[in-house]
Amino acid sequence: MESVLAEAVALLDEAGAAALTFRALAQRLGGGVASIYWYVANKDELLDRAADHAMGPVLNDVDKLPRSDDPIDDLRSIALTLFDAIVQRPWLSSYFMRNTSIQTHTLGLYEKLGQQTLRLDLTPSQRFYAVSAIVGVVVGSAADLGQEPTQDMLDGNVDRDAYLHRIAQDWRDLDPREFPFVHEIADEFDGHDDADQFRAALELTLTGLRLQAGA
Amino acid sequence: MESVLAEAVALLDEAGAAALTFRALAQRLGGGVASIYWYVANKDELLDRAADHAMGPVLNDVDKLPRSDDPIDDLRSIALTLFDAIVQRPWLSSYFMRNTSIQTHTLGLYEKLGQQTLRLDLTPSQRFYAVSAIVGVVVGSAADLGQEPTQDMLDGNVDRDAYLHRIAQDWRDLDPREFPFVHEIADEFDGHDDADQFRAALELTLTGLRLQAGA
DNA sequence: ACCTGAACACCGTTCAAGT
DNA sequence: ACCTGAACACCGTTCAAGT
Repeated sequence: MESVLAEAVALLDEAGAAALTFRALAQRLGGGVASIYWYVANKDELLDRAADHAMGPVLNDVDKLPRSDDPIDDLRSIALTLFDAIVQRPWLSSYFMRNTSIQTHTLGLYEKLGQQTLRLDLTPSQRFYAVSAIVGVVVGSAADLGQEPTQDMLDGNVDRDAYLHRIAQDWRDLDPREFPFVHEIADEFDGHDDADQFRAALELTLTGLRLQAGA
Repeated sequence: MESVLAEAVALLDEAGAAALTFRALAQRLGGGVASIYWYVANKDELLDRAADHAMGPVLNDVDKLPRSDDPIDDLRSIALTLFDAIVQRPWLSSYFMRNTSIQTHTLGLYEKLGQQTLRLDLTPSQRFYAVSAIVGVVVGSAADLGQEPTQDMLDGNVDRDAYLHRIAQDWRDLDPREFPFVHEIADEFDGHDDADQFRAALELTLTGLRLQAGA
């Protein structure tokens, strides 16, 4: 079981989500395709478990994070750690932190986030929404990362800067009276840093939360 | 082309993302499988275009939204309209508002959101991040919706309440000293409304934005 | 309890050929 | 410009049979 998940993660790291097939995995394990079905009911569960396997070290990193006396600061640190995990493993984006019945590390991460909200003056309902919101920011940014041409970039066909530049140029070519906003932010989009974008979104949510908690 | 997308959307509406195959689509169009490749380069593009096709009416709905004198209120209205679109078409979640080169309606929706930020006292960079953050909240919530057992629910195997209840019960069975947060919010999770969860997350972001704009 | 080979019922994509 | 049939190279999943 352990080695099945380890090889699955290795395969995903090396060549992305499309590379994880039962046949490729079986070959790496030196066995038959059907063997994998003894450990896992179907491909969805395989991906859920592989994603959670990759989250083990992340939960560890979060545990080692220094705890400050501002719970909002701690929420920020945890969220940034989660974001880093996705940057390093883009294939996580689709199976990231869903299905807490199977993903035990994910449940642990919810708990870590939630414990910070316990230090804030909020109702249980507000705490539930707060953690959902923060995870939502991470997942939303992950989806944004996944939308960039990661595969083409791995293949060396396109580099990210050229890709962003091409889109920004399309935007600049639009009628500025019909698209005043897109026009205004074309320069911002061109060469933007995903991490900055994530941090900005996270900051808005954390500010809202701080205000709600009166902290 | 128009009818290809219309039938693709119909197929997606009737039976979900897994049902959209080139063979099923060709059969509905009364033609051969390969014909579709004249309109579309591959399946990814088909899904991108189908999603954008479904976004046409949404852009229209947004256009008809009454404009208030508070841009934050208008951002909220637009975001809620986007959320509604995903609730009605869960298959949108994976291809929702990505790839503005192909999805022209998506670009229009970015523009609508962005125009509201033009009414706020923000830098271009802040405006870019603000719209990303709002779209992120919608996409993050969409991912959350998609994680629930939609297919099983369509098949009538599981109903949502029973599903949530089962998870909440798992949470209540955990050691409350190791999982104080998960324990605290089990009741909130049980039977929670996705729309409430979305609105709460959106509100945190909008509050943060209002503060940033000094409005 | 764990693994296998071989088959089944699908996929997306291509291509030479048609009108 | 638009469409086709037929093939290619894959998939996930099942199952009877093995140890």
